[in-house]
Amino acid sequence: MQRTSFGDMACSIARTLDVVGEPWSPLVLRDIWVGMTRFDQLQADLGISRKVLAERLHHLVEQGVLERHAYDNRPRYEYRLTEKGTELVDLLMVMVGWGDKWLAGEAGAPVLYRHHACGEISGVDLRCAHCGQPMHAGDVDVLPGPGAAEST
Amino acid sequence: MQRTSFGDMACSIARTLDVVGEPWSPLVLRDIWVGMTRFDQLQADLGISRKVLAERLHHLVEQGVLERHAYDNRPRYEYRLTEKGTELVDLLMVMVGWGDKWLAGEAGAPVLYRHHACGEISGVDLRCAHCGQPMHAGDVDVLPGPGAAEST
DNA sequence: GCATCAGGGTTCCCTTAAGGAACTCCAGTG
DNA sequence: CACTGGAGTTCCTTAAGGGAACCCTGATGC
Repeated sequence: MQRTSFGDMACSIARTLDVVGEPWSPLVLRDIWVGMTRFDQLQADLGISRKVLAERLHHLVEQGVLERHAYDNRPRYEYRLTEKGTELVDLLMVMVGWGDKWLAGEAGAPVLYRHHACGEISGVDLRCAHCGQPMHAGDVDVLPGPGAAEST
Repeated sequence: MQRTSFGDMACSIARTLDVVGEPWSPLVLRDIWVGMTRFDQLQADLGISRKVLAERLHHLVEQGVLERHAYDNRPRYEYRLTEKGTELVDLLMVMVGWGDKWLAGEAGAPVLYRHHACGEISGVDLRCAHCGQPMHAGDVDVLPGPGAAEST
């Protein structure tokens, strides 16, 4: 299928997709986040092909999103989120928010999140890191940054 | 390649991936968001195959994320974000934040965002929709919700 | 001391999706 | 009346996902 690599584009979205944009990768992260850290667990829970799972785990480890740890004298390993990977979970939480709102239908959200700070069932909201006001699609101007294109 | 459909899983991440998880889809949304709304523009900017672009646009329109509008008497069309699609841009902004932090390297962010409310160059930050405090991977408990699995 | 087991992967073949170039269709315009 | 430009289709090739079977390794059972 000779898929185009997005990593070379001068775009943080494309680069992020290069790390976790492949099919299954976000779901693998989700499972590891909620404590399903082992190969067979992941395979059984997701129903992913073992071949593809092995590829994804390799790639995610290579990208520094996961770490592979032995947990036994036998050759047994579990996968853990690195700091880089943990911050990717933000992305998952936003996906959950959107999916809950637009795709969950009658049945409602499959999963709920209780926020430690306030103890309430809640979801994420995007705020400006500078002023704390809401920050969504229409609230920003897009400007070229220091790492902007010039690609030939 | 008979890809597994994620849409049936009781997981908002999987369902969201079913809508915008295919290769190129987030980049198509990004381009449309910043004003590249026409087929040939998208094709030229992304370097995507026309065939795949046509497929993606169709799918995104079908999912209610984009709308196809005639902009001429001739058969000319442009694509626009619906409300559903506009809210997906939140996801893109979070991807940008992560990519800027972890993947941009020396050169720095390719693109900057100026927040209308405060006029500053800034990025998004995830907050609890209820109490307004930061809400990240470690700040929540995950609980089964009303639409939880029971799949068979 | 040999067979079994379980976790964690490979290997193999098949099918299908992505790439890419060429082709089509359609309404103006020169 | 040919040409142009936008917006797709068609067709072929190649590589990636699915899936089942196989392998390796260090316990554990008998």
